[in-house]
Amino acid sequence: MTTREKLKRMYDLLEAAFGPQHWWPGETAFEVMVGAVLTQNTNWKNVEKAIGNLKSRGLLSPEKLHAMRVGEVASLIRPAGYYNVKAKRLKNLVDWLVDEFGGDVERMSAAGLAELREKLLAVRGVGRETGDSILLYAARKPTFVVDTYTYRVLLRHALIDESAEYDEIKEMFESDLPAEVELYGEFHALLVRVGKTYCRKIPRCEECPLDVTFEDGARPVRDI
DNA sequence: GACCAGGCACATC
DNA sequence: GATGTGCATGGT
Repeated sequence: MTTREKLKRMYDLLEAAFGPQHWWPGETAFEVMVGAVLTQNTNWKNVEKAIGNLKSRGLLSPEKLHAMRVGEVASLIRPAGYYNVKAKRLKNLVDWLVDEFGGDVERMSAAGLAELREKLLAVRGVGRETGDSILLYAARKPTFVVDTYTYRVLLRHALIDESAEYDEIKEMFESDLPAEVELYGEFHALLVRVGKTYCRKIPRCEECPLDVTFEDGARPVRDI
């Protein structure tokens, strides 16, 4: 089986097992951007609480956040953890959005993928995963998102080795799949879903819908 | 009480 | 370029 065939098979099995994931959770593209920063190394449930704090006070907008002090933001996003760091990162992102695009996510999304990615990654606090999440799920650009779950699932199925890096993994998906926003978004969401549930400990891994996918694929030899 | 969760920047070598 | 460290809450 080629890598391309394995990825296709993986997608088909995940889709059959779990169905549409309706990602990214969030009512607006701006909320997606905020969530992308707040979920860094953090459980999504905690992020929901933090976003809820902003939303219930009517502060979940570029204009409102732009006008707030970092300290105020920090106190509201506490449940998301790393709140001092994330308050700065969120402000950096919002200030950038206001400066570059007048706080208009639609205008931001009109920019070209390569150019926009470069600009996003220049914002302090926006790394590759956060940037790609914003590009894919907020700006609707066909760019693949790699996260710890992606890494784990691929490692489990011997599509990468332990030393594989972000860009290498991203490139693997993008060179083997058609550049479609819906496909990329759904695939990534499904990888998170399966990774969360089955991919951590060997006993669960063996119940995974992907476990029998590849005749030449590695069975797990240890916990990740 | 330990471990984990949809990273990132920065220091140091 | 590779490796180590700080950041923090809330659920299991």
